[in-house]
Formats: sequence, C-alpha cells, structure tokens
Amino acid sequence: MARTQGSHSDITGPRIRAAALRLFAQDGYAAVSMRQIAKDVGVQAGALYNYTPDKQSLLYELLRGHMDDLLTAREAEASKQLEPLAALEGFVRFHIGFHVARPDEVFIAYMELRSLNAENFTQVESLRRRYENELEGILQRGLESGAFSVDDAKIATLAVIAMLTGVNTWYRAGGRLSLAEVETIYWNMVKRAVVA
Amino acid sequence: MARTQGSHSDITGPRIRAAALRLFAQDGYAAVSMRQIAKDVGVQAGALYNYTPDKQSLLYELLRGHMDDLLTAREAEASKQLEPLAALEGFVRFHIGFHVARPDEVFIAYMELRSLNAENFTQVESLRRRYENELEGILQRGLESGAFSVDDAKIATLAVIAMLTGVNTWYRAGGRLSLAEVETIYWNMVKRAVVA
DNA sequence: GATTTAACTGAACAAACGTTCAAATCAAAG
DNA sequence: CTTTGATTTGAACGTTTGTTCAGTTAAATC
Repeated sequence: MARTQGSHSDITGPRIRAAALRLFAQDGYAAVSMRQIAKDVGVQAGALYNYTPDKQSLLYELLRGHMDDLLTAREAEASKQLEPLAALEGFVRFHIGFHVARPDEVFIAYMELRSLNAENFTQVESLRRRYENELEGILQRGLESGAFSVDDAKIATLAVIAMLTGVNTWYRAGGRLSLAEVETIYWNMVKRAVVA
Repeated sequence: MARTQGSHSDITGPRIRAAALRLFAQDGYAAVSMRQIAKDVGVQAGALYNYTPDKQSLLYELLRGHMDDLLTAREAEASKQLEPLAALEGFVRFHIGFHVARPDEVFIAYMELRSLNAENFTQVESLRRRYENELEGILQRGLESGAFSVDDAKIATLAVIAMLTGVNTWYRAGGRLSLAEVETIYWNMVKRAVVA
C-alpha cells in the first residue's frame, strides 16, 4: 500500500497540526510520540515528515502561529487609540475573550516554552514580551495622566496578565457564567486594583 | 563493584529526591530519564529502585510532600484567627513568601499535575482544593461582615491565587525588590481589588 | 574477627522513541 | 489514456526508555 484514497496535503496538514495541538496540550510535548499523532490523524508516522522537518518544528510552528494570531488580533483592538481607562477595559476584555476561545493554544504556549530549543524559545519569548508591552504601555500612560495608581507598572502588568490568564484554568463555555459576565467580574477587580 | 564507600540511605534518599525535583522542574517529568537522575546523584539507575517503586511514585511523593508542607505551614498561620482584613493580608504575605522560597516545588506542582496517574492526581488535587478553601473562607467572611465586596467569592479566590502565584515567574532573590516590598505591592493590589 | 544486613553495580530485557527511505498507489495534468 | 507528480505505506535504523536482578562490596552487628 502507499498513497491512500482521498489523501491531500490541504487536508492532512491541518489535521496533523490539530492533532499535535490537542495531544501536546493534553499530555505534554515530551510525553506525546510522533506515532500517537499519526494514529490520531489516521496515518503512518513516516507521513508526518512530509509536513514538518521534525517534532521540534511542529511544536514551534504551533506556538509561533498562536503568538502571531494574538498580536494580530490585539493590533486590531489597539488601533482604536482610547484614553487609558477605556484602553485598559478593552485589554482586559480582549485578553479574556481571546484566551478563553483557545484553551489548547494558550496551555501549550505557557507549558511548553521550555520544550523549545534555544533559538525557537528566543523567538516566541520576544513575541510574548511584545504583548506584555501593550498592557504596560496602557498602565504607563494612565500613570502619567493620573488616571491610574500602582506601585510598579511592570509588576502590575505581570500581575494583571497572570490573573486574567488564570481564567483558563476554570472557565468552561456553557458554565454558570457567560463570557461577558466573566469579563465584567475581572474588569471590576482590575479596575479597582489599578485605577486611582 | 557493588556497594560504594560511604553509601547510606539517609544520604542517597534525599539526594535522589532533590535531583528529581530539580530536573523535573527544569525539563519536565516526561523529558527526564531515570538514568539522568541517577547520574546527577552519582549512582547507577538501578540503585534508584531502592528508594522508589517506580518513576511515577517519585513524582507523586514530591508533589504530595509539597502540598503537605503548604497546608501545614498555612495552618500555623491561620490559627491566629484574625478579622477578615488582617487575615487576607496574612494570606497574601504567606502565599508569596512560601511560594517564592520553593520555586521548583511550586513549578512542578502546577506543571506536572497532568503527569500523575488518575489516583495520584485526585489525591494532590484535593489538597490544592483545601488550600484554596482557606482563601475562599476569608473572602466569604469578609463579604458577610461587609468588609469586602467582590462579585463572586470563588472567582475572586482563583483570581487572587493566580495573581499571587505569578510572582514566581519573575521574582528572583537579590533582585531589584526585596521580598517584603513585593509582598506589599501585591497586598496593595489585592486590597484594592477586594476590600469594600 | 566473623556474620549479617544494607547499598550498589553492571548487564540485560522488551518496548518505545524519532527519523529515513525505497516502493507503491492515488490525484492531477496533458 | 498516459504521464507526471503528490502522498502514503511499511519496514528498518540506531538510541533510549523504565525496570529487574544476580552478584559484589561496604557498613553494622555480634
């Protein structure tokens, strides 16, 4: 046997990435074998290498793609150019909405950074830094205008992001609270923690 | 060759656990082999099995021990029985201090939960739930007394813990800020987010 | 000093790992 | 219908994996 009926790279490629994403999120990069990914797709392990040079690149492309999506989506939001308070609310709601919609991507973006080799790690890390700088910029402008008051802008940035990303550990669509309610609850806490 | 000079279970045992802890935190449970742990201790892989029945138990004992330490230390604090505001400040400072002092333990307690088998996972998870209930109890009492105001006590609990544990991602002893300063900065944010 | 017990080595086991590649088969183009 | 190119199989490779155990040596006991 060889090429199978209906096989096409436009179909198999995305399915491989989807399977890798799900399995990496579920069991961790190191614990998932190429044969498991292949089995999930319904293909032999060797076929994966038409789509990725190696396992490491498969992980990197997933993380890289996720960070690109995040920054692109954020740019669309940020271009609205609002005063600090509205900008902060926009960031909080955007962050929660974006992350809650992509639990697997978010999970591996945080958990599997260390599974990247040095070069790939640096790339992804710099994208994360760029995203954090978005929030830090908002806080900084609010401090200068007197709208916000925090002891340390950088620490407040990390504290707020940690708090917001924590939503992913418990939120499930169709649960007790709607997404809008969750956003509002967190926005209230952030507002009170940061606004003068 | 066989038993080596100076070998003793009181020495080798702790060294094995320390090596496993450090390596699991650094590279992840699945990515660390028993031979790597053994090499770090200066022993052959077979010798590890005098101290643990298998690799899984080695991880479980580390996580279980960490959670026991956390709850024991917390009980000493909590027995002070304070009114909500002081109790909340006590919790914030305790949480940061305890976690910052044990970066490796905290890291694997969060990252390697999924590497536990079902039974061990349930055990560790219930200990975590008990710890979260400490904070939730404080918030609940503060809500009843009118000292606090949050939309949802359970969510506020998770939000605060996520925010506080986030300190471990950036704090390094000997850095720009002292531990006391970090505690105060976070306490200020929590206070403002929660206190009426 | 002899004997018992504790601690470790070193080799071995089957299974699983990431990766490669010639051969085979299907899809698309002419 | 033939040819070309895209896609997958299935077997194989050299390593590494967790774990076991008979044999050996040091420490502890008497």
